[in-house]
Amino acid sequence: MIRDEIFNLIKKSIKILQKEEIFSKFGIPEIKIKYPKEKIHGDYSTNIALQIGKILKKKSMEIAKTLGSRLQVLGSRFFGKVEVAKPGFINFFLSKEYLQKELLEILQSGEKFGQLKIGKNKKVQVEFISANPTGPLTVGNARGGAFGDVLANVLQKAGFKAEKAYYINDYGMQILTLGHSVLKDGEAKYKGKYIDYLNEKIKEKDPYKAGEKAAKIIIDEMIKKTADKMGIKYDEWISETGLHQSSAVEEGLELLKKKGLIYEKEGALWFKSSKFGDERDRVVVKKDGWKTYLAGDITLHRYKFEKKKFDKVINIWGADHAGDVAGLQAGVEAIGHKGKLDIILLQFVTLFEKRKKLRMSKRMGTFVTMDELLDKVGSDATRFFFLQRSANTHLNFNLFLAKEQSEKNPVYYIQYAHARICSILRKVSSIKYQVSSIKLLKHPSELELIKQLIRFPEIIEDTAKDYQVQRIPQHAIDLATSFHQFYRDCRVLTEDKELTRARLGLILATKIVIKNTLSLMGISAPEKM
RNA sequence: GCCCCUGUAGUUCAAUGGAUAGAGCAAGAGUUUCCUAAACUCUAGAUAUAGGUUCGAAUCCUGUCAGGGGCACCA
Repeated sequence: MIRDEIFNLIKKSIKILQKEEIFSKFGIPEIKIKYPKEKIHGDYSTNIALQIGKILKKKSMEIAKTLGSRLQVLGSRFFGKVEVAKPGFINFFLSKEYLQKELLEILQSGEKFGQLKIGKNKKVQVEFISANPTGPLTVGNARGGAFGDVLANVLQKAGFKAEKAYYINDYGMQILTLGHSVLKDGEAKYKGKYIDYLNEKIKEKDPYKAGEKAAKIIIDEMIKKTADKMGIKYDEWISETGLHQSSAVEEGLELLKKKGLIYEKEGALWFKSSKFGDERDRVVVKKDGWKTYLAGDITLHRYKFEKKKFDKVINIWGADHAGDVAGLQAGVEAIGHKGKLDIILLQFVTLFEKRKKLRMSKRMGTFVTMDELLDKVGSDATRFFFLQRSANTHLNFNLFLAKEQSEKNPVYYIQYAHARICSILRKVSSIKYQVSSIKLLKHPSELELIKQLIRFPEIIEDTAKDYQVQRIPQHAIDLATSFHQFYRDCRVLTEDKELTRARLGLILATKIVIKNTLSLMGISAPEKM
């Protein structure tokens, strides 16, 4: 990746300049390399001279000039030019020879382009959706589904062994409540058609057992099917009841007891989570003998880290569980796996109907199902819609406008670029791109397109590090834009055979990357539209 | 009351402390004898508010206002 090359060049240049005593000794600050917003500021840019200026208390502009000219020399095989700008930025402009060379790399790598090794084959699990099995998945769950699925895909691409998991909370009070609802007795709370269906189907009289049966049906006949409809393939479905039936939860509690982290108060057993930064201690066994959700969750994570040997676990939770983060993190630390768990909170999807805000609630029956959304706008548009938003966005969703908006979803813009390429390729089955012709690519639109292509691995790397998945659709749009502009400016099929061969190479590489990025997002890449 | 998240264009959202704050949709104007016009080009339009830190703040800190979510021996 060119960004790594620039990084190393900067480091090397500073060290040389220090050795030559042109710069005095100092610890090198963090080297940040970014994509400038304006093209006149180059393809990559760094503010390192501004930082050094601060440390040395010298003029940043002077440092930038000294460093810049050294980088120009050392990086001549990458850069057309290196410029220094205003307060002390150093701007890098990639040479067309370098871009042409990189294009050939993409063509050689094919589908493997963008496959990184930064994960070093470490095992990671992403757990997402994990909605209670008390009803169908909702629109809010679709957000978690898109986010988690794509994050796991990205980690895979970055070189982790990434797995996807759904934790089924089929134990505890909500199962009892579900049972009562199914039996339609005095303590019923959930309502809806699916409850009517379960009521007819389940003959069990004991409310808890009825609830367990109902949960199983909900998972098998509703949740799994909906996830499937969205193209999510889980590696593992873990049952909370399963954990309780084995002795795993008991063993987990025993372990905490041995460490002196469990005490009794008012008939219940408490875990001293406050010892690990939690604001209060948490109950793990209630006075009625039932274990709490946290007891099961700590056990679950022991299973993930010790039995399944995950080096890292990432949980995608709804913002309503923000208050539980500290408790679980304390538990994970207590069992000796500090730092291996990341929890990402997704802010809520607020449902609007016309102008009115609706609180989504299974109990109130005021929710829109994920199925309904998928049937109405399709998986591709649904995924893209949610992926574009960062985890912290409180997003507003208007089902009333969903259909209309989905027809204008940018996902089609990207798919259209792919279809256009396929359309050209269908016409030229006999002609192939040629390595020697690639040097003919020098039109600004051609070079701009290559620049977008080579960013792809960098986008993967950044996203695998900070989990900001909205970067993927963002880049896909930028890439499609560059392609559509190229399409306007440069005809692929012309009388000039050499140029045709060169441009075929370019669109083939573009096809590879677009298909790659769409597949990362779990979105189809149609050949015709 | 305490804790978490948010406030950016008419609207839905972007923007690792950087340079002239970007897109889509909506609004207005244009582009096709030529590989798919689901495209391209142009116009208009925004950092809630008051301070502070910094060479530089949408971004960091404090206050105010507004919104979402928590504060269980529910999960």
